[in-house]
Amino acid sequence: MDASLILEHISRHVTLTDEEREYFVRLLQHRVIRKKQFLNQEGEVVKGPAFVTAGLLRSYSIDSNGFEHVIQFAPPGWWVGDIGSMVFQRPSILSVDALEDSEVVWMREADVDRLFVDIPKFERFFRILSQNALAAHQARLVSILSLPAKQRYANFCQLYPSLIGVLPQKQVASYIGVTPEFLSKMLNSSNRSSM
Amino acid sequence: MDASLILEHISRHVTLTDEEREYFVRLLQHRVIRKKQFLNQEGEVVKGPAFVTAGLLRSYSIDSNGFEHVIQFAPPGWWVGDIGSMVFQRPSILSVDALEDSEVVWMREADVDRLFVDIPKFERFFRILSQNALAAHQARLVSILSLPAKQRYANFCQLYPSLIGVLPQKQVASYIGVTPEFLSKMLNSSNRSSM
DNA sequence: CGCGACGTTGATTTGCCTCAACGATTGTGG
DNA sequence: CCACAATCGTTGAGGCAAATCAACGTCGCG
Repeated sequence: MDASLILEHISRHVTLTDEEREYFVRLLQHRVIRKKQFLNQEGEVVKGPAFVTAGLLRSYSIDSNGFEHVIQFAPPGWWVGDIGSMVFQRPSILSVDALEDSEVVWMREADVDRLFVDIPKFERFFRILSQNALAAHQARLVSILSLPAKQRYANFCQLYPSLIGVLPQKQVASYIGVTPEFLSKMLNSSNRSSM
Repeated sequence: MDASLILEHISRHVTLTDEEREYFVRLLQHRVIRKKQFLNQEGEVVKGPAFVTAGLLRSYSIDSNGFEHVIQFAPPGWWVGDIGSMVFQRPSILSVDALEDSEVVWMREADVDRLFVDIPKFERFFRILSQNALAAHQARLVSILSLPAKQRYANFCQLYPSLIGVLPQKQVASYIGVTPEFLSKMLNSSNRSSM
C-alpha cells in the first residue's frame, strides 16, 4: 500500500512528526475496487472516510425512476463518500462505484475518533478539509440553481480539467444534470465553426 | 447582547469550563440587521462566521439575468454566510440580507484562529459543525438533482417547518428553484379537494 | 388614500426530455 | 480471430414541465 499521496495531501495543511506519521499510517486500510464494483451501496452505512489513491470513482444517487445522478467524481487525491452516512451512521443515500480499476485508503470511524483525541492536528486537518468541501458544495449549489446547462458544463470543465477526454459523456451529462442526448446536441451545435 | 443561544448550541457538541465560556464570549461581536439590510453583499470578503440569534436571514446568489436564488434560510440558531469567502478570504459569491429585523453574533477570523489554538475544543466544535453542514448540503444537492419540484417543496417543508406560514411564497419558490408563478399553480392544483 | 409588494391566473413559448433508430466502438466468448 | 452483444454517441420527431409575459385583485403601509 502506498500512503505517500495521502501524506502529501495532509502535509499541505498540518505538519506531522515522524511518529505521528507512523501512527497514522498504521490505521490506514487499503482496498482495491475493480471497474463497475462498489465501494459503498445505497442503504449501507459508511464505515469511514475514504481517500482515492488510484483510478477513478464516482458517487451518485438513484431517483424514483431509476436514473442516476452523479454527485461527485473522485480521481486520485480526492475524498469520496456519503458524508451524512458517515457522520450520523445512518444508511447511505448515495452509491459509490469505480469507473476504472481503482484503489482507496480508508479508516474505521472508531480509529478516526481515537486519532482526533491522540493527535489533535488531525482534528484540525479534518476541520479544514470539511470547510473546503463545504465551500465546493456551496459553489455547486449556486451553479445548479443559477446557471443554464451550457455554463454548468463550462464549470465542470474548470473543476475537472483532467477528466475531460477520459470520462464517458454520459457521466458528464449526469453530473451537470441533463440527459446524454441533450448534452450531445448542446456540444455539437455550439461547434458549428470547425469542419 | 445575549450569548445564551450560541452557548447552548456549542454545548450540544463540546463541554466548556466557565473560563472557556468567558474567554469565548468576549470574542463575540454583535450586530443588528434591520429588514432588507445586508449582513454581507456579493463581492465583499466575509469577515468571519456569523450565528443568528434573532429574526430571519437568507443567503442567495444573483444570476446573470438579475434573478435571485436562495441558498439558505437562517432562523435563530443557524449559521449563515458564504463559506468559500470566509475560508479563502476571497470575494463572496453570495449576498446575505434580513427578511425580518434580526440580530447576529459573529467573530473575526483572526480571533477564530487564535481560539482554535487556545481552546482546541472549538476546533472540534467547528469540525463537527462543518461536517453536519456538509451532510446537509449534500442532501440538498441530491434533492435538486433527483427530485421534481413537488418533492423539493415537501423537503423544504420538512427542513424549515417553522417558516411555512411566515415566509413569502416568492422566497420559497426561489429556494426550491422554480418561479413564484409556478409554485402558486403547483400548490393550487394539488389542492383540488377542499372547498 | 395611493403606492408597491405579493399572489393568482391565463396564453404562449422554450429548454430540456422521451422515445426511437442508427453507426461506431468495445469487449467477450466460442 | 471472428461473431455477437453491450455500451456509447449521434440525430430526429414529438412532448411536457416549467418559464415568460401580461393582466388583475388584494393587502399592508407610508
